[in-house]
Amino acid sequence: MHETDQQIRPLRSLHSEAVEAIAKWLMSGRYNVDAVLPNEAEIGDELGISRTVVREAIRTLVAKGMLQVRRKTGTIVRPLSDWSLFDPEVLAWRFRYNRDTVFVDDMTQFRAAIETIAVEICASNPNFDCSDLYDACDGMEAALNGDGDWFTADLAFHRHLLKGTGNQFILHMQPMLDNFFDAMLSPEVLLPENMRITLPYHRAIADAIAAGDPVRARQAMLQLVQKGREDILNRIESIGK
Amino acid sequence: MHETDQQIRPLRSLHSEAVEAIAKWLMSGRYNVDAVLPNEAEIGDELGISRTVVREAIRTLVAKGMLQVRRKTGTIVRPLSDWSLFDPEVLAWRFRYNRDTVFVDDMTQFRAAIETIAVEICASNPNFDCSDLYDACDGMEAALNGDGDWFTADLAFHRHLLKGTGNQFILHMQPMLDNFFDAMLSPEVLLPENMRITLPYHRAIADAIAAGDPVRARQAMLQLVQKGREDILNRIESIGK
DNA sequence: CCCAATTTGTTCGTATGTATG
DNA sequence: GCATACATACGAACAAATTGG
Repeated sequence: MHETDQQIRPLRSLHSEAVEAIAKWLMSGRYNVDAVLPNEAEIGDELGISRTVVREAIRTLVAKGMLQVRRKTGTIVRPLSDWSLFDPEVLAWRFRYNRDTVFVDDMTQFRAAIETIAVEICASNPNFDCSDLYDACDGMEAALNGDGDWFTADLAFHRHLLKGTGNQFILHMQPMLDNFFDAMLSPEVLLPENMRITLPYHRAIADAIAAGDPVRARQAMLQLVQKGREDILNRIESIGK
Repeated sequence: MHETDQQIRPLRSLHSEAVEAIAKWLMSGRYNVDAVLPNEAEIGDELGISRTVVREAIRTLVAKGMLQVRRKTGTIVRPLSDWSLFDPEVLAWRFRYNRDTVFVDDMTQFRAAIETIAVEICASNPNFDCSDLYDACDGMEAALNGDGDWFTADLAFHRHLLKGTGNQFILHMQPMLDNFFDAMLSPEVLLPENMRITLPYHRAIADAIAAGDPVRARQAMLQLVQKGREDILNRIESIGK
């Protein structure tokens, strides 16, 4: 039986609740790599769900590379390197429950690399439409003047870059970009002075792409990325961790 | 009931067989994007398995972003953009059942980008150990002289580069690299003359990294990548597809 | 080598919930 | 509001594989 304290409506299925609960166990370190989870019946008892639901939840996490099941042995926690690191759920869980320094550093470096590549590809593509890019820049400028949201316009700019590559693997980085922006562009980093500095960088990127100059586009993106990295470092330093 | 013609032993579980079967449906185009699969009972009948196994298989594919389940409506096929494109199984399925041109092109471009980034990072890391790289080069040279396997040494070289970055997201590209090498470095491409040309490129990369010169390392990798791209194009042209 | 215990694998029957028309 | 067609969820039972004595 399922007992919820306030069951106005079952907002989410037992399945997703179970997946979330077990995922949280892994994030929180209750079970580390190579650790063996309780057997299916025991997990069911703890979560107050049937064995069927437990099994399906485990299948979900196995599919994401987080768990492995062996007969007789039970369910084992896989190392982080086997997880589906670009999976939207995995990303969200890590941001929410286990946002360590290495995770943030690696992602900062990686997304910088991807975006650098993206502008090169966009600039090399004669069919690329820059108008969305300039629209986003205008949106940022408007936000500086108190009209509209900077975050939205900034994110739109970077999304257009990924889309512009037309490469399915680069496009696949979108959830990562979204999570990154959402988590990293907090008010402490998004100071008006920072915005005023990065806006021309954004425009320089758009101009270089419009001119079909991959080298200049790449250099402009490197500047933007460098600035963003500094801001994050300053922020971490000022906050203390 | 499960009926196998030659069941010496149950090589694989019903679960993985069901996952594979349904995945193949999607790869082969039997069900396209937004198509609705038969209901659980019907799938079970067709595959000769119980509804429980069907449900667990579907959970696995939902976790990989390939399917979506809605009450009353049933099971729907998700667009390719939602699939876990770096998942080892998804990669293997696509290579095996649905290796279209766009897939290969996008991957060629993407892996080139990743490896270019990787050498830059390795060259910028003073602690990076180049000996593995040179060992791999020696292995390639030995293979040219009939001693050992070129493929193994070549793959080892590129694996070391990914590892050398120490970045979890770049390291996560390893399954993609493995599949790519396995599928693309077929005997038609791996002509001795091609090997003789690329060996010095590999050495140039190793030298640049050893010298701690990211710019030179990047340029050397671009040369190697360019050469590899030409070989694949020539091969496709000569084969006709 | 076999036996026994443990755990997942698999099936079936039944009941509930929920969106659609 | 009602019937329908699905997925959702439960519980009991047995099969199969692996481990350790």
